[in-house]
Amino acid sequence: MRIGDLATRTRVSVRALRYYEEQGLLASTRSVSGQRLYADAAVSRVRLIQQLYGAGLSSKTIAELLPCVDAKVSTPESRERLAAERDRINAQIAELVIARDRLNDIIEMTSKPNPECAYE
Amino acid sequence: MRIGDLATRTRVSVRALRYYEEQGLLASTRSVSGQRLYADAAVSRVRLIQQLYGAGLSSKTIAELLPCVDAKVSTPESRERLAAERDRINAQIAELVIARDRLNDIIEMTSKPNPECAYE
DNA sequence: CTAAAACCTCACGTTGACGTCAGAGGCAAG
DNA sequence: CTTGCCTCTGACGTCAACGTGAGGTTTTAG
Repeated sequence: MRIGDLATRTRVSVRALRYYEEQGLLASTRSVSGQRLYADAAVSRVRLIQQLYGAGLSSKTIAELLPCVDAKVSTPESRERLAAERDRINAQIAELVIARDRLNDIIEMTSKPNPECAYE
Repeated sequence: MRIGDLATRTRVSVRALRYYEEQGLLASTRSVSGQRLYADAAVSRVRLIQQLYGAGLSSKTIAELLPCVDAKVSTPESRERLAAERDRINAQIAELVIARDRLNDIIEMTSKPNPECAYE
């Protein structure tokens, strides 16, 4: 599969895919003429990358993490790293829940008639 | 209270506080010599701003939202805006939960001995 | 065979929330 | 009164994950 196909199938831009390769997140073989070629597994790889980006991990962190996924092995350091990221995500979830509730409070507060202004 | 005090009490940098003012999120009165002066209420205001930033809202969005909080009134448009942000946050939470679980899977997968390598 | 579409490698542009530095004035302590 | 910290207004720097355009090659459809 060529880069355009992978882009279509993952809904990720061609530029982003090249960027992932540049960051060492996504490997490709090359055709004789130098065009990138991908195996089917690249699709799920890209999805994983996107998920991790979505969770706030940086390219550098993902680059450290992916070899563990591939080898299905983690060193004590990488395990610690992974756990730290998980904790960070948990903290971020908690923060988002608070913000959401806060936002809901604001919605309710500004939607309902103000008792101070009630004429009865 | 002067800007340094507010910075200390909120753990937000002086630069950030000036930035908030520039974005129309945080008002201040000025001393004769032009120094910014804040009321105690500024502390919780800054906390709210931080929470909303943390939830992924932009300066522009927060600037639209804060007047509603202050006036305790929302227009249909702003209510829609608020609800949209809340939904976005909910979606983001869901995404984070998935990523966290994925990360946990990876941790487990790479931590436990690989059955394929088991010698018994 | 040819034109369009897809691909390649640079390499500069974008965006948001600040960081940082320069140069100048302001304020409580000794 | 001066030393030293605080504050002021510009205004340029930063960082990450791409977007975008130039200029050139390759593949594909007709």
